[in-house]
Amino acid sequence: MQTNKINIAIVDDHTLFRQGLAHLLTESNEINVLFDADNGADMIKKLCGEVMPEVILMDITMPIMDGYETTKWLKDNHPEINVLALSMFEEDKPIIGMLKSGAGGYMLKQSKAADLVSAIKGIASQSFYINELVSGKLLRNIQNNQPVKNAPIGLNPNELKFLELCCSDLTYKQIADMMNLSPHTIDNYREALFQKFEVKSRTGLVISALKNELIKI
Amino acid sequence: MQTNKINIAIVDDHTLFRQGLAHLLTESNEINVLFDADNGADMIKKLCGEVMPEVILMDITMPIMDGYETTKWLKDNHPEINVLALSMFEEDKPIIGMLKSGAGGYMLKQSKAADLVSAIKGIASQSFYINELVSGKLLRNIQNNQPVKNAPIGLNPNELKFLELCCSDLTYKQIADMMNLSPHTIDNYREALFQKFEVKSRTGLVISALKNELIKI
DNA sequence: ACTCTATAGGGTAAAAACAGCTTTTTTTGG
DNA sequence: CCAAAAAAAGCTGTTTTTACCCTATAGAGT
Repeated sequence: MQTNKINIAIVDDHTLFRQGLAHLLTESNEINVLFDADNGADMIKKLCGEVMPEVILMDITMPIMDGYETTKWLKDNHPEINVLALSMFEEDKPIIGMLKSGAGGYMLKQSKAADLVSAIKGIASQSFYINELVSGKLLRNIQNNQPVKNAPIGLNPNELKFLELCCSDLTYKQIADMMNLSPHTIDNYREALFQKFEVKSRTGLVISALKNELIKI
Repeated sequence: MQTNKINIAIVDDHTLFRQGLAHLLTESNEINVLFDADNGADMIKKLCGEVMPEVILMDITMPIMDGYETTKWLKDNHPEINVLALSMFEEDKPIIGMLKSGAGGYMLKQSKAADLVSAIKGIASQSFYINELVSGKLLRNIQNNQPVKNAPIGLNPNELKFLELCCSDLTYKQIADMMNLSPHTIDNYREALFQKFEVKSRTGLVISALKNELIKI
């Protein structure tokens, strides 16, 4: 059968994963991978071709331009393109965050290839794909009606810098020196992030930030 | 050209990555993927076929049976099979550790597909594949002659359990309660792990353990 | 009997966590 | 343009947890 294939693109910073996925999906005969990109900025460069992808598979944590930002850019500049988020983790915040940024679905990288193909077909035809993972989060979000609790986490550049430096053996004093700020200011950042992530220790913060795909080690 | 293809197997717990890689390598026409497995135990089950892989691509951190253990098992039971370690991180300890366990090479998951194919061909013909990553570590290991410093890290079950519980918001007191041990014993574990990982803080320990692929979040 | 290891202990100094408040800078709306 | 408001940065504390000493005992194996 030779129906029209679905044109997609893949944005992920792990080359082997990205290219492997491209070949895997091409094999299905229903999907055509137009291009792949290393991060959001790379994707924008490659999006100038005459034929546009219908669906873009989007990693979240990436260097230079991450999944949240890239998805927002797509909604602003190419609202007809559907974004399917791909993540390693099933935390509330990145799921809600990617949906709010404009993604039409959210899949785990642990998924089976057949399920990913279904999701791509679903999102291409209906602009969204709601699996149990997403519907569960959405439902609980509505039931609990706790918009603050599951709000996606927004960090300013300094907080993000601090968070990255937290993933180390450095003391807060050393981090303060590196950021040319007073240890007291660093303590304010720490306090703010503890509240946003609902944690009580630096270790909890680091683990939570990793699971929420805000930083990478 | 229709020479004999190299038979390989892929052991990795991320389904999409594993299957994507399988298709990517099959495409090269020089490699035939016999099977793929979710972890070491799964691999052993699937290794009973009549035709054996010449090379096995091996992830390190996996549930049930990890890459170190699986590689050792292969060296004991099927020494003719070559293992190529695949990792996200280029830390000393997992590289030295996998080589000591019997791997013939070590590649980053960030590598390009062409380089991976070269490595597989190299390891199939010569039983090892030494790239700059590995040779650099080996050279420095010899030059510094610090066997202790770069020794692969071995943990007993209690230390590993403690390490996993460390990746959380729990205090050491709470961890002690959960493991039914005195806080002082927990402090001994902490001290031992700090030395093994050469760190000075719990956060440093957690990051180091993740980079050394001893735990997974 | 001796060594080795896992467990447990006491004590201390540093770092982290938490609270409440002031000053400076930036934003922004009249 | 100026002043109010908001945000960011900085300070003074206290309490809890962590990090790092050094010591002791019970059991396993030699």
